[in-house]
Amino acid sequence: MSKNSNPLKRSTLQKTFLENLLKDSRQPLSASEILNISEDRGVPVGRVTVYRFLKSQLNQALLHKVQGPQGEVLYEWVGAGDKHQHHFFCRKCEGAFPLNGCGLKLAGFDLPKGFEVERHEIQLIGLCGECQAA
Amino acid sequence: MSKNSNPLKRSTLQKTFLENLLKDSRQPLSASEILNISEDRGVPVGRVTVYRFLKSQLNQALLHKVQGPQGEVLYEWVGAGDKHQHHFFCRKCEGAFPLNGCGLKLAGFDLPKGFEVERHEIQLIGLCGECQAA
DNA sequence: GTGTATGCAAAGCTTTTGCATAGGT
DNA sequence: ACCTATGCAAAAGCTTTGCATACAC
Repeated sequence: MSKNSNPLKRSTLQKTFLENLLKDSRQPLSASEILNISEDRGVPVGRVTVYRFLKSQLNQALLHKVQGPQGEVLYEWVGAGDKHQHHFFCRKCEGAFPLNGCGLKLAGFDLPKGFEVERHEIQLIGLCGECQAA
Repeated sequence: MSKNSNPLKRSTLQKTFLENLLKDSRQPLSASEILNISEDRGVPVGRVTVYRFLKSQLNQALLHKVQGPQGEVLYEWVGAGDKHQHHFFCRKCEGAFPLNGCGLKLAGFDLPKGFEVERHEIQLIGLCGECQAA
């Protein structure tokens, strides 16, 4: 399928940095944000390397693509564990806030016969505390 | 903000067609799909017009951007009514299936104080009945 | 007739690919 | 030394913008 879907075989500064960056971020990040942060921290990571890393991790399902409130593509670390995480997006300040818990009740859907749900995504959109108060 | 966020002032073949197309589709569509369908039906709609129409409707909140299972940007008509609709995406045949009902229970989230949810998106991903059986 | 909506061409982004080189093992 | 991972440059999408024309009113 893709040339870069294979597992990573060598440990490099770039991969280690990118993996930690995504793991430690409590927010999903866009490719450009990742690039900017890398530059800010003085880590030499090229645009291409970021995209290759993201694709490779996506193919191993260690990463999720999620959609921001304006439709931007964001990447979110999910790791090996099965715990999933959802986010609240503020439409005013455009912040993404991680949420604890999950409000999905599959029974609420009228799911056609034979359909099997493997995973799900939920995005809540509205106003965060600060923007609400302002 | 944008030059084309203003309401549509004149009724044209293109806008009427696009609006009906989206209203009648039970699936969210991508910009390219819209273009292809228009061409198939012999309706003269340019690429630019499609994008301008989508943007205009998005700004009036008559349309939603939603994310397909591979991260594609899809557009879904929501109309003036408040009824919302979620979808099941089959990861094998890549079909999008509209779902009845909504399994969201806000109480399941540990929502920070002062946060107000205005809308939400849910995507279920898995195998549809046919792909499951195959 | 007036002025909005359209379409083309071109620009702007984001993401991918080809190829040579650096660097991990 | 071998061969993967990186980075540049360029290509390939997708989406937006500038400008002249068509067409709804």
